[in-house]
Amino acid sequence: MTDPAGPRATPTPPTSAAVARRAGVSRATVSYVLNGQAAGRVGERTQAKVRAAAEELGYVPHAAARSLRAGRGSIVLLAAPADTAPAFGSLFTSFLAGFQTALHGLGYTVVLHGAPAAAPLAAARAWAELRPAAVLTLDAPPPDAAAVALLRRSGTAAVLTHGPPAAPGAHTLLLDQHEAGRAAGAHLLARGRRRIGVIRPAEPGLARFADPRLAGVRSAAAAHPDAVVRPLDLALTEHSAAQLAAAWPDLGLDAVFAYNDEYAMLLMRALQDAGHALGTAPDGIGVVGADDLLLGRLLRPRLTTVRAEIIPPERIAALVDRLIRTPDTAPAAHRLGTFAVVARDSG
Amino acid sequence: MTDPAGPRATPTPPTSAAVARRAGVSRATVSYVLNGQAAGRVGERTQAKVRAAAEELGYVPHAAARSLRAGRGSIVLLAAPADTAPAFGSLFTSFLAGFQTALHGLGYTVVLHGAPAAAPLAAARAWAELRPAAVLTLDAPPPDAAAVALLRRSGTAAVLTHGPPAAPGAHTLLLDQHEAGRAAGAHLLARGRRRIGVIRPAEPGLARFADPRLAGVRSAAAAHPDAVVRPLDLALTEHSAAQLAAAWPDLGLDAVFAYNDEYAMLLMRALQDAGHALGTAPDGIGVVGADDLLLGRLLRPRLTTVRAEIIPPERIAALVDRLIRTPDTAPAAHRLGTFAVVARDSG
DNA sequence: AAACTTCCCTTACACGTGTAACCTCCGGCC
DNA sequence: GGCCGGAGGTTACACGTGTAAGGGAAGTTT
Repeated sequence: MTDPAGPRATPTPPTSAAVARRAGVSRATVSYVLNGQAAGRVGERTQAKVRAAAEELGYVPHAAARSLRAGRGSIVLLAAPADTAPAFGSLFTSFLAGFQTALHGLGYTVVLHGAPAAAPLAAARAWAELRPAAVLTLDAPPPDAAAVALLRRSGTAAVLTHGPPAAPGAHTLLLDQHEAGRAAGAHLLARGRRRIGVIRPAEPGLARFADPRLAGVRSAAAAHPDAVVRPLDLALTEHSAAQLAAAWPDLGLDAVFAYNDEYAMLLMRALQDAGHALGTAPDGIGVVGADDLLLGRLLRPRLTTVRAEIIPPERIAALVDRLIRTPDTAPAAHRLGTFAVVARDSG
Repeated sequence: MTDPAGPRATPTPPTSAAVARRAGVSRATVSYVLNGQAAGRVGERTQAKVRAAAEELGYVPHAAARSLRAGRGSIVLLAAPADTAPAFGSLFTSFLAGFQTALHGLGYTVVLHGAPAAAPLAAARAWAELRPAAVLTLDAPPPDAAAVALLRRSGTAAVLTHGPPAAPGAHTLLLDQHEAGRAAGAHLLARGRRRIGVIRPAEPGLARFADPRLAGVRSAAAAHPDAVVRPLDLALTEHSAAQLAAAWPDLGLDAVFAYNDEYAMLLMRALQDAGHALGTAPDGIGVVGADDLLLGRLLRPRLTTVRAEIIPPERIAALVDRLIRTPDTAPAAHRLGTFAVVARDSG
């Protein structure tokens, strides 16, 4: 095939064969040169010719063909269904950005796969098509044993789930929500509060975080025989908050752990509007949030909050990389971080 | 290390050849059956045997091999550098989730590629390796003409950038920030404000949104000869806000467009702490935010805000799909949405 | 009975890449 | 002169898949 004189766009992307033709060498030589394996095999002049030809043609290797040949894929699949991402909130966004960048630095490609929650096995099959080196799922429900087995059999080196260990064969990334509740509860109890409400968000998908937090508050309260812990339902709307505030006097509570700072802010506003005092004021209701958002510092009283000290995304990326390189590592739980109370004025 | 009870990685994942052997047929037959092309070619009994064998082996097709053979890839690459995602905030997260789900429904795979901002051409090369059907970049600076040409030549059917049209050959997704500023400015002017400050966030990456918004306020002010528009620098910290509030009396302003609701809340708190009145109070400073977050409704005075009415992610996904199917569509700008003022009490 | 059709399945090639193994000069050494 | 060895390449195969083309046997038409 001789090309006409005009510099028209090539209909098919340039391949390494095209580069080879143009440089007047074999395709193998092109491969060696462009992958840095040319030392002692290919002369300087030839290398220069190859590089020039590749540059002129705008050659870019074909990742699929490459990883097909190599046998090992280099993609890390992050499975987070559409309704999970908002639940994680801004923490998720910043984590995602850092994690993605770190993995990219290690040579991996991050693929988002927010399938609408399907049967675990069907989801696993869809993931396995990409032959990912690792699958990291923030999904609920987590993949079951059959799903993990399918992934492992199809070559996935590491399967990581989030939350309490679920499927055998899968590693676990653990951010112990129980501890968040325990820390908040202990803090309120230490300040003399004894009748504690715990917000359970109405939003779907948050229950698996909220329930262990509630249990954590209960376990903190176990040390105080006169302590009472009571779950409270709340949706992230003004209406829902107003309802809860209106019912407040009947609840007989003196403090509340508000799940996170946004719910806390919503609730504080509603309680204030209903005429209740907050924080250290006389008869003030104690409020503890979570996540340590900037807005919490702007509220009055300033919001006491439980902050997650998450290990940096680079370290999680390094962990994933390690698990990929040693595929037979026995499954274990890895702590993602710890919780600490940031004491301010609201509780 | 004890051997885990869970399944171990099989040395070689099952291929269609393995299925063929097990079913006692040729590999081609397997392919036809599993891809639904078996009507009239393969007998019912044979089909059943093939499906059973595939099921027993846990066979999953190899996406890379498939798309290599098919020639056309099915991935949509979303290029958003790490420092961009937080700038978009929660809007980005929810958009991302919806967009990803919609594209998945159309048969595409979304790959996140948050490369650290490199030279446009180098970034384009990295993207091209994946042979994406489409590249959608939220990056700054956007890919230049050479980068777009490289992508097109390597088979990318559609390149979409975000912001004002930049590179020839690329389609444009436009959310006219100028209009946001114009809407906010017009609103404040209609309420009698004449000396308007406009927050310019100190956070990197936001300038390309903030600058057109400032220009938009200016263009709204052009209709009022006595109007003054003044840019104000502000970082998202309490300290920065306190500084600005302290300097406020010297600025001689009666209103401020605060870039978004978070900056607005920060600034309102600082101004209140410095003893300034807000909103409709006597000598109250007018404040307009943007994004219409829940928190704005909880502030006192309630925050007036500029809301982006973004078209649903499904429609953007459909657009991308259409552009992929008709690769020679002339580049055009597509509006992502419009802005409207939600008038409350702060301005 | 020969030719044609239909059904069902197989053989053979292509996609783009990496790399082990081989091949060819060419100069040096016994 | 024959053997060795290294520098500088090339040939050949493998990865897993989709599909066009072929092919044989049984039934149907001429």
